This record gives sequence, structure tokens and C-alpha cells, in this order.
Amino acid sequence: MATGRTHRPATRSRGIPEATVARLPLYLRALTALSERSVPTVSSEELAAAAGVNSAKLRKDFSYLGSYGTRGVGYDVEYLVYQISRELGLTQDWPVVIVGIGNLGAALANYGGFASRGFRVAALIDADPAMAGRPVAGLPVRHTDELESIIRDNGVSIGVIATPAGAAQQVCDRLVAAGVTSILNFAPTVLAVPEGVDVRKVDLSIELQILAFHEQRKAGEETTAPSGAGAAAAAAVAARPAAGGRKGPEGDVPAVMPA
Amino acid sequence: MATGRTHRPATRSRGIPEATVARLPLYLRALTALSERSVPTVSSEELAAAAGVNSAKLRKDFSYLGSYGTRGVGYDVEYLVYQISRELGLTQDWPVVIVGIGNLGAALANYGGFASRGFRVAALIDADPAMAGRPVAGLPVRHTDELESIIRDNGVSIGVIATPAGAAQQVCDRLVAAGVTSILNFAPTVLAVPEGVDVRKVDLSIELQILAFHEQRKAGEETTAPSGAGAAAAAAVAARPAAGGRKGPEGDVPAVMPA
DNA sequence: ATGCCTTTGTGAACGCGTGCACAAAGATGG
DNA sequence: CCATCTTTGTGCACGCGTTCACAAAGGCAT
Repeated sequence: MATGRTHRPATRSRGIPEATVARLPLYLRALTALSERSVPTVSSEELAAAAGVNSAKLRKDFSYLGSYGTRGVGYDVEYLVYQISRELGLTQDWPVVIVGIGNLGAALANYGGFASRGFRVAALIDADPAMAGRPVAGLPVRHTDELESIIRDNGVSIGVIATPAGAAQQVCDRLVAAGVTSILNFAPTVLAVPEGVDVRKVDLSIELQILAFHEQRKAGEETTAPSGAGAAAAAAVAARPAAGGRKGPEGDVPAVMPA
Repeated sequence: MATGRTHRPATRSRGIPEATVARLPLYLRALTALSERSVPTVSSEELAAAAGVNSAKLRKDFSYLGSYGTRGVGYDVEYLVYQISRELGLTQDWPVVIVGIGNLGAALANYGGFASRGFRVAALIDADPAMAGRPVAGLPVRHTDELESIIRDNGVSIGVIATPAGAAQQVCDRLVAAGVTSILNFAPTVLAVPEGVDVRKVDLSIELQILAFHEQRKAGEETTAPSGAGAAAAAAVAARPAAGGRKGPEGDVPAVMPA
């Protein structure tokens, strides 16, 4: 999962909880797969299993959308696909620009799942003049100078930032100024945006660090010796500035304060 | 943010809440930036602003790690960098394999932030024999046949899946069987894993759909006419199977049931 | 030493999200 | 038409996460 979200916290939009919104795409994907196999109806139990969630949670999620099921039978697949698509706003076309056509930007441009569901790559934009005109995923790369006009001409409201961290905020500012109100940020930076602009962040480094945390914990649980090779390094690296014996989180690293 | 997580729900590891763990990398990044500018200390207010969070939340987060601040002064940057690094398990080296060296896999392999923080790309693996041996990001691509031996020889416990959706579960199974216990999944699929294996999911498509939802809501709020061009399409596409007048989520699409 | 000022650390309240468990609803068979 | 069986929709309780607000703690000037 990508982490981080920058939403207005309270404004539960239209009564649908944020957590539910985040799961709707999951259900939609599972339903689409069923639809392609021409499965007419599905029970909450089956669908929940396919989406990897609890069936009670799924039913409650759907209850926010309305009463779309039939008791004793289940949910009509096609109908539900449409309802969720509509709720997510996928019945309309969303032009998207990708800024920063490096390795990642190119990968995103080539991503098939992009176009499949209402999203259309309106333009690829890069700051490097040498990139300009070169085709990537069948589209010619445009230069950053054209950013504003591209946004306006295509009515783009969703922008994807795949630039280096240093350029992200500047690109973000220009996108927002040009009218973009939703941003998907792949650059490892915290973006500052005005009220009313949604930012979602996808950060590989953060995901790995979270995994490392759990990995370390798992490793520490097997061998009940928390003081591994890292302890020595701890004493070497960490130099507690203030005096006074501090205790670690739970007695771990007991007073390793050299000074 | 990448969405989705597959953790054991309850097991609050070592007393540090999951939500806090997810923010630690954010703090760490902000602190590292401060460290490079040789800033000695930072207050919770300043650091919170840099990390894009509430200062009260930051202080509570740090309180789970221990009492590492000095009242009236703030936090020692270097010391905090070390404490968080240690807590996240970044003081040790984590060998990582990337499976699926397409556009995305190559982008990940080239990602700089990878090596910077304790993570080392042990191998790039792809199923295409034509890829084998070709250097990507300075590493020769290895064939899938070698997956198990690579995992074992390098003691890899973290795997990154960047394959097409169809291959993801199979790759996942092999990774887990070979000893991987943490997986970062970029394929748009729900992965089934045994107990004790952590999966984090990064899904571009889902992120975009969530943005589209909010975008649609914003658009619908300006123009107070929810019944847009989509309504007609609704009647055309949706064919409610069961009879009986259903009402939409809040009166929207009122009884558009062609029967 | 003393008092003031800054900033941390945390107790408490609140709200959101999750899961249980069950009543209501509808299908189905006789 | 009635009984039975399946599955939905949801009231309720619980736990996690967030935020407020403040007392305690330490630095610093006098």
C-alpha cells in the first residue's frame, strides 16, 4: 500500500467513510474479474474472499452506497460494477498528466491499468529538453514550458508527479496554479498544497522501512536476544547530548549513553 | 500513499502503534534533511511542520519510543535520527530482491533512495530468458529459476513483486517458500500469504480511483446539480435485475430501474 | 538561588473503523 | 400459501488513533 494521505480530516464526503472509499476499487477489481467470467451474482462472503476483506466489512461498505443486494441471493455483479464505478466517478473520463518521465514516469505511462478504468494519459511532461518529442508509450514527451497550456487545454484535474524530490514542490505549485486539484505524488517529499487540493503519496522507501520494522520485530521474537550486533554500533553512533540516565522503550538498550 | 495493508490486526508490536510506525520514516526523512544542514536541535513544532503532521501527534509518536526530548529545548537531531533508525531496523542491512524487471522493476532498481537507507538490492529477477544477464542499474538480471538459491544464498527476507498481475501470486508463493517473510507488492492483485508474512501493497490504479472519487465530489459540490451527463448513461448501462423501487444513496438516481 | 519562559510528555475525551451477532427480507420448494 | 433456508443490512460494543489542554521539567537570565 502506498502510505500517507492529505485529506481534510473531518469532511466525510457524502457520508461515505474514507476507509470504505479506499476499498471500493478493490471490490471493483474483484467484481470486474467475476463479470469477465460471466458470473451473474455473488454473495458477500465470496466477494469478500476475492477482495481479501471481512464479509461483514464488505456488507457495511456496500450499505453506505445503498441497498444493492438481494437477501438470500447476493449481489448482481454487473449492477454492482456499475454502481461502484459511478460512485468512484469512473463513468466519466479523467485526463491525467504525468510529470517527470524518468524510469518511473515511463513505467507509469506504460502501465496498462491506467487507461482501462476511466483514466486517460493526456500528456507526458519532462523538464529535460532532450526528452521533448521523444515518444514514450506512444505519446510524445512535452516540455515543462507547455505544462500550463496542456492542463488548461485538456481540462486536466489530476496530476502525477514522478520527478526527483527536488523538483516536486515546484512542479506541484505549477500544477495547482494551472488548475489541478488532485495530485498523486511519487517523489519522496511532503508536498504543501492549498486547501481543497488532494494529495496522495506513494513512497517506496517508506513502505520498505515499515516492512523492515516488522521484519526486525519478527527476527527479535524468534531469538529472544534483542541485543544483537546493533547494540555495539549503537554505543558507537549514538551520543546522547543531555545527561541523566534515560531508559529505552522497554528496558532495551539500557543507558547506552557514553557521555 | 499506497493503500492496503495485510498485518495481523491486533498484535501491536512492542507497544508501538501501527500508525506511528508508518510515520516514523517521515520523521526520519525530515530529520536527515536537518542533519545535513547541521541543525543541532529541533522542536516538535518545527519537525512536525517539516513532516507535514500535527505537533501533538508527533510528540505522542515519539513518546512511544521513549523520552528523547529536552523540555524547553526540543529534540537532538542526530540522536533522534539514530533512535528512529534503530527502531525501524535500519541499522542493519536488508538485502532485497526485485522480481519482474519490466518498466516498473527497472525503475525500482534505479531508485536511489533504495540503497540510501539500509536496503541493498541483492538481485533482479525476471522470467524472460531474453532478459537474463542483461545489466539493469548495474546488476545483471537473473532468471526466475535461480530465485530460490538467490534468496537462500543472500539471506533475503524482503521481496518486491513488480510482475504482471497474473504472475504475482505464483512468484509470491515461491518467495515465501524460499524464506521471504515481507513482501512489497506492486502487482494489482490480492496476495494470499500464510500467517506471519507481511504484505504491503502499492497500487497506482487504486490511488487514482480514490483521487477520482474526491475529484468527482468536489466537482459535484460546485455545481449543485448532481444529475449530470452520467445520469442518462446510468439508465442505459445499469439494468437492475430485481424489481422493487430502490432509492439511490441519497435520492440521487431515483428509481432508474428499467426492470 | 529564584522566577520566568519555553517545550515536552501525557491524561482524558472524542470520533472513526471494525467485527459480532441477529433480525428482517426474500427466494425456494412443497 | 406456508415453512424453511439463505443472505443481506445494521445496531451495538470495542479498540485504535487523534486531538486538546495542561502539568511537569528543564533552560536561562537576573
